[in-house]
Amino acid sequence: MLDVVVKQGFHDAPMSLIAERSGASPGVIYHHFESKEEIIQALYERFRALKRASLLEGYSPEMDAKEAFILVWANGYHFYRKHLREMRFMEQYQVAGFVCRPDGNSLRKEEAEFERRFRCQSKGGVLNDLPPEVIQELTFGVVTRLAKQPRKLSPNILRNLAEKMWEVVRAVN
Amino acid sequence: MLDVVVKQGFHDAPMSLIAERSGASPGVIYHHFESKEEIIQALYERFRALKRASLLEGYSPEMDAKEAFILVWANGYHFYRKHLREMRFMEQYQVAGFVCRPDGNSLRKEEAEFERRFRCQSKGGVLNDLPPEVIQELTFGVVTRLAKQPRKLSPNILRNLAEKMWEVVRAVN
Amino acid sequence: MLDVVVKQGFHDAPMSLIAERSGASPGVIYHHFESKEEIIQALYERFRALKRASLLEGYSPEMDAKEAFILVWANGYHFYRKHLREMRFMEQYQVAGFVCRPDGNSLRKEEAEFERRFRCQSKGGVLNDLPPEVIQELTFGVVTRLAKQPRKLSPNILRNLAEKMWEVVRAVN
Amino acid sequence: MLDVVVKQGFHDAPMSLIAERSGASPGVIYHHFESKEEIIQALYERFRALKRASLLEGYSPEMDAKEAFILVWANGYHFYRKHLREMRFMEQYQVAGFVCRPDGNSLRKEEAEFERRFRCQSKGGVLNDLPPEVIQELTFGVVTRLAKQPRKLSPNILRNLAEKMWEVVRAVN
DNA sequence: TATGAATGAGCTTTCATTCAT
DNA sequence: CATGAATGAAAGCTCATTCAT
Repeated sequence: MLDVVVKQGFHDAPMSLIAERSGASPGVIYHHFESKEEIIQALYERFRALKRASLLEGYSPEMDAKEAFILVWANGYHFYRKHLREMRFMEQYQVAGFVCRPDGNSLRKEEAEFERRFRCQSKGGVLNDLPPEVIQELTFGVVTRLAKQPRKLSPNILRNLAEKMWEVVRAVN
Repeated sequence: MLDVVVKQGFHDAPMSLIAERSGASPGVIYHHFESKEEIIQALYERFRALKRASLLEGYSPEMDAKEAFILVWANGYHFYRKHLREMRFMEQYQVAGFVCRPDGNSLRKEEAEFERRFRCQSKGGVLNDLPPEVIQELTFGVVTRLAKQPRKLSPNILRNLAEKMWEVVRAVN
Repeated sequence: MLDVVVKQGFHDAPMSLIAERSGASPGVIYHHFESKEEIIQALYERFRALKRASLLEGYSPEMDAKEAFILVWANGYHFYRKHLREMRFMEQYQVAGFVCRPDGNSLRKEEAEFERRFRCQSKGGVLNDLPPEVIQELTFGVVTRLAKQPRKLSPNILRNLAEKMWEVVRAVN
Repeated sequence: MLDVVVKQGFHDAPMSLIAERSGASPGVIYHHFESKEEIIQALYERFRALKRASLLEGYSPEMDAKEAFILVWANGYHFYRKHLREMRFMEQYQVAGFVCRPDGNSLRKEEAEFERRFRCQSKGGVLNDLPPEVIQELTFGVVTRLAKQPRKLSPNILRNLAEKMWEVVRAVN
């Protein structure tokens, strides 16, 4: 039922169409969700969870910080390219002024460790002291936007960019 | 009539409300525009023109490339922060899958010169050979997103970032 | 299952709620009743039977006509006040234009006797010759409406009223 | 637009039907009323006003109390019989648990005078000290119910009944 | 028999657009 | 040109009823 909403356009996704494509009747849908908005919320949260699970694939705390950064960068890029439709949906969700309620699920151990490590220097992390939202933009923000472009970037360019951005955000010794 | 659509949410912006806030009657609006979509298009194009006019403010071909880059970067940042509502609108426009028809208006001389100068090296410009959409993302893309953040960045940080991104995109001799 | 429909509002009494409150599943309900309307009918008839049984409590053919009238009047008042929810339901039933099918159950002996006695004079009864529906209104109708009022009437007033109404409907020798 | 809702059954009066019968489109109706409930409210209030205006027709303070009572009684009877459909509607309205908001319109002089006169004795009126809701029931209540009966009552019977009920509610010198 | 998810026609309401004035 | 009431297709949602388990 997730992919269903994704296939359509969110606005201009009448419930009747959603129902039809999902092979369900309008009635059942309201048996499972309170309202159209709830479907959207559920969809959003499900995808957010999937994303979180994917970004750290292959990461281990033993890795060198730079290599870890590049790995997650590449993970992000490939994840987004594999889920373009879902991304489109996420964007609409955020842009349309939905209140993204905070991610309730507690972080898994590994994630928590990663978070702690990739903080700014003054909080004991490996990044420099740019405001966190700027860091966020320069890393995930950039990767996200690049992934949306029609042309797929070669591994070379991708790694190259990752290294450059690493230089921008890493702590200066 | 521009600001009108901007104030609302685009979807969830019924024509009746648009009419009311613009002080016009639904009738007149349809004298000037064929449809709701046309209003949106007009709005979009008007803002795009405004943006283009603003970005190059203070630029002259005599400037050093790096300083020119930093100037335009800062111009962008401040322009976007001054027009947050309009930005919100632009985002919705793009995200909602509108076909942004190419900017018909011919470039002014100054703009054309700028375009020519800030190309990749292999086409005679001052930038390196990353794919153009990547360059675009690393410059205007990043600035746009930073401008959206609630916290205003200090001139220091802004210049600092500009310099770093300049290193990322400039031609390596 | 009776009280269930009564508790709700009849309209705005979705079957799903009825099922839930009655502790049954929608499925079983349709094992016992053909349709929602049938439940309502059943409910109506059950209450009508209960009412008939209650009105004549304490009555015996030996009683003086006036005393009998007063007894039944008081019986009615107290019965209705004890079953306000059900009354609300009955009202809705009648007002909503349901066809109250005639009471199939044959009258018990006692009831038949009462009916025969409390007829208009010209048919051998103790009442005057006002049209029967008028008599009905002036007796049960009035009592019913009085019982619906929030304030409970004192036995004194009640008896007083009964006596007055008796004067209105009794045969004038 | 009033009669329209009246013609249907209130529940089981889909807006689509209301619209069709009123010769309007569903759209316009919502141009004039906020919701279906508001239509019902408006209808209710309009009819209530009409009723109030009719009951006192022909009444003047100079009349003898008894004759006034009989006049109003007959007025009520005839008014109700002329507006059976509307009555059906009013009944449904009250029975369905709508909150009848108090009649905002200030009373006309004549009405106020009537109200003052037809009070219980202890408040300076011409009626006895039965609880007001009981009086109400014995007068308007009874008349209303009688008017609903299929058979029309002759002026004779009507006047006769009025006189009898007058005896029931009038102050005992 | 009992369950409760599934059905789908139909409800109230919205809103882009039109058109008589 | 301007108005704003009118239109009506379509949206989101409900609920009496069915049916696989």
